[in-house]
Amino acid sequence: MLFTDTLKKNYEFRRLYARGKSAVTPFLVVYARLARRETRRVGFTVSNKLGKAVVRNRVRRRLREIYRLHEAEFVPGAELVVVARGRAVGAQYRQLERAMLDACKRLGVWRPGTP
RNA sequence: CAAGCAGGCUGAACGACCGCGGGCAUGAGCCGAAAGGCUGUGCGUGAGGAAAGUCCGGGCUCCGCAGGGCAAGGAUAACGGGUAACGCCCGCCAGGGGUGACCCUCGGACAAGUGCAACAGAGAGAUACCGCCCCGGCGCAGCUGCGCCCGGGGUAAGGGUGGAAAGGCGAGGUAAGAGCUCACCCGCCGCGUGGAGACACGUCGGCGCUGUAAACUCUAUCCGGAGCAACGCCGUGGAGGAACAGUGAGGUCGGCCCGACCGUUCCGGGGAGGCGGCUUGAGCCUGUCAGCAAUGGCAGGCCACAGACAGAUGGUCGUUCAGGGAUCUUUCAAGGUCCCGGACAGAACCCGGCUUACAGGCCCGCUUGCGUU
RNA sequence: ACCGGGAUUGUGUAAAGGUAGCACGCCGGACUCUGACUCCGUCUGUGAGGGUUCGAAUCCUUCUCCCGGUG
Repeated sequence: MLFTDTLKKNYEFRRLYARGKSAVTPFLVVYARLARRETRRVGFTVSNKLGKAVVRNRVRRRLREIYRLHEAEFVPGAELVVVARGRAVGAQYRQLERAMLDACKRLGVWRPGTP
């Protein structure tokens, strides 16, 4: 993913939970903040309460694919953490996409149509 | 043809666009003194039969340990073989089930000792409640019989209880009975024959012993502990130690002055982090030999058979192939159209098993029944 | 990765292999003009499958779910 790093360390996640703003939908929660840097950073969390390994992997792959297809429309310097909720397991791809973009728009990190 | 039994294999295919991890190459670009790194490009590659549960057994690494024995704790349990090893696998024995193919069984010892066996029942490792029989006493009738809220003794045949009542059944025997005796049968011990063995068969002899060890226990065999977050290497800062230097120089902040702050180098342990461990192995394929088989020997070939570390196979679709439903044509078979729609499930150090989950499809062998020749 | 604990009626909990109780609650009845309190009575259960045993909540085994610990 061009101009994007993944969040890896646990303290990076905890910093967003503590300092970032959040937006909630029935399918997922997005935490976000803006950093003074050119690259965007993103992390995905799928708890083991959501299901078995196959189910969790599928949810995470779809969330990552949604981000990848809309990557250029995100604000540079954004840091995101996307946390899947229980309803995301049986959701359609289009439902997840709409939920994630809507949450990011409310947080001001997504500007549609301005790559 | 129908019903069934057992074993093995497989785990939808092809394509379009956009993406991901690892490897190799690179006379491409950028960074770097270099080693190399990042990006790009090209080639090839990338989940399973259970990858799962983590229930056993190993490899590997570190810790402990002279060698041996005993105790504690844990595990296993007919017999023979296979294996690196196993609690696994194969064969076989015994018992049980099925017409049969075949299937099931935590299958040592209660005849070493201890414990437990509720309720019911007279009595649960022995017992005398009813009953039966004998003797005595009393009463009635009369030379023997009948009766008793009577006493003493014998008995385990009959009654009923129980999961289980002390071998079974028949005959003899007896006052009534009893393996008390005998024939047949059953079980255990011993002996003989066969077998590698568990065992099987025979019976001359002895004995008749309840069940329970997934109760304590006994017998035989095995087991040091921990786990790749093991372990090894590198290791900014901070803290510690040593050596050296000492009021001027140097460094940081700052456009500059003023001003403010700061000793330098080395050492060992090592938190964060990084790298290795990491994928070639009790390996896979083919043939052949030994064996009923599990499996093993030999010969040839192969490296295609993942190596991530917030963790790579996805997203959006199309066509076909299975499958299901509705409807139409039709006597049925079969065909057309539309819709739905793809089992269980995702490697995390690696192997051998076990257990559990699973839509379907295919192959081989066998049994029983029916029909035809 | 390694390792514990647990599951009993709607809830909380007992039960040495031998009839599964107790408290609260629910429901019904009594008391009351009605309700509350009180009293009486009833219903409801061993997480699932298999095994050992004459007999299993208890013993053995395979699963399911929940809670927790260490690094």
